[in-house]
Amino acid sequence: MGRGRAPCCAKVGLNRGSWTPQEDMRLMAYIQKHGHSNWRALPKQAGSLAATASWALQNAHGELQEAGERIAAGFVAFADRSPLTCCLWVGLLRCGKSCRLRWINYLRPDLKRGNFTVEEEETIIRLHGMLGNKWSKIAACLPGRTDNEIKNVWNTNLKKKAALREQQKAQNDGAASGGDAGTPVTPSSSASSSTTTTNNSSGGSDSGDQCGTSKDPDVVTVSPLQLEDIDVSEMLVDAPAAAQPMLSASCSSSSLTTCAGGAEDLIELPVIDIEPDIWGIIDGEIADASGARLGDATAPCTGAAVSTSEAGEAANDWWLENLEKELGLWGPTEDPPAQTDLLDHTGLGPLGDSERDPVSTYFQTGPDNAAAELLDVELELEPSALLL
DNA sequence: AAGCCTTTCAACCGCCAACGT
DNA sequence: GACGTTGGCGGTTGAAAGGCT
Repeated sequence: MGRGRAPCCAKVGLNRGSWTPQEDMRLMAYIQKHGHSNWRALPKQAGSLAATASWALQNAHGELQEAGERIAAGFVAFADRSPLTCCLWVGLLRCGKSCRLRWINYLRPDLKRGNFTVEEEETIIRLHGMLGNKWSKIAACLPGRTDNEIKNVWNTNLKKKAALREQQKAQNDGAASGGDAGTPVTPSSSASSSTTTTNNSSGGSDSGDQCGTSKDPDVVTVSPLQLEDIDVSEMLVDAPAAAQPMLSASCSSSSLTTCAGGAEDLIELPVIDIEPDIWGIIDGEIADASGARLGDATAPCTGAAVSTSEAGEAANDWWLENLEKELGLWGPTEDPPAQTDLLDHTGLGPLGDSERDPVSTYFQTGPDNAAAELLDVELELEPSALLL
């Protein structure tokens, strides 16, 4: 079976590394508007977005033009190479894989934030004993937690905790059986014995072995210590129905696209009203850097420049409007009072710095609260808006 | 205060299987 | 059936944060 590999982002000149709040905002806005059901469909919108890049090339100067050139180059790559896995959204030069990961691991509104509870940790330890490094399956049992998060917490905390537990178990067993259960277990020496006897629970070097054993879903060595009331065989069946008992609360990252009946899977998102100013803010670096030059540029809609600052604002507005149209987000902002209310609702006041930007607000408030507070304004989802 | 070490975790890499043509 | 594309997954990495000396 062919397994073509998606080209590396770097090969197409896409962004890598940490996501900026601006990028988060764009991704959230996009998904809010269009959903995340089909990552592969996103590149198909390149044709529409290309218009903006074209405009940027023709009308912008300086850094803005550079951004346009980068975007345009991306579209050229698209045109020449067939649909890749790239999501070349305006100003969001990330590959689809990166977007998906960011969304699943960080931006999803149903994610829990904060430390793991004791119950969650116990669940992870128990499930890891049964399933090994099947992080996505473990995550399916912990609503609001991602496989990546669980993997991290296991490697940093729980692995040690589980190892310690194994030691204690071994000690207890040794004492109960008259002390002949292997070598006398001391806290310092038990680590090796525990890792060798329980290949699927918590050994420091278990990841490789785990991976090897878990390759075969039919072979699951369950540690007696952790054999409890969960039916592992059900969890090892990929059929969503089998996992339903464990997944009743919500979809995990791994099941995000397969659960809840499919139906395009437009999960409930906090409706965040994207006002033009926000785009201005998130484009701050570009606007700041090129605003003056934009004033000199004759943006199509602005006509004659009045003053440098005013013309710069007008040109920037035009640019932002164009951007939003391309993203399907644009609509005449006829209700600024509602948006003001929105901000007042959250007690944030005017947006202006990173602590008050929508992304920060989103997480400070918490997904659920944010959803409740931000749901005042309905944003229509119009698939037809994809093609402008 | 400065430098070093450790911990944490977001992001990337590469493989695999499912899917589409 | 062959092949390319895509999404998902687990392992790994490296930057940032925090702690220690």
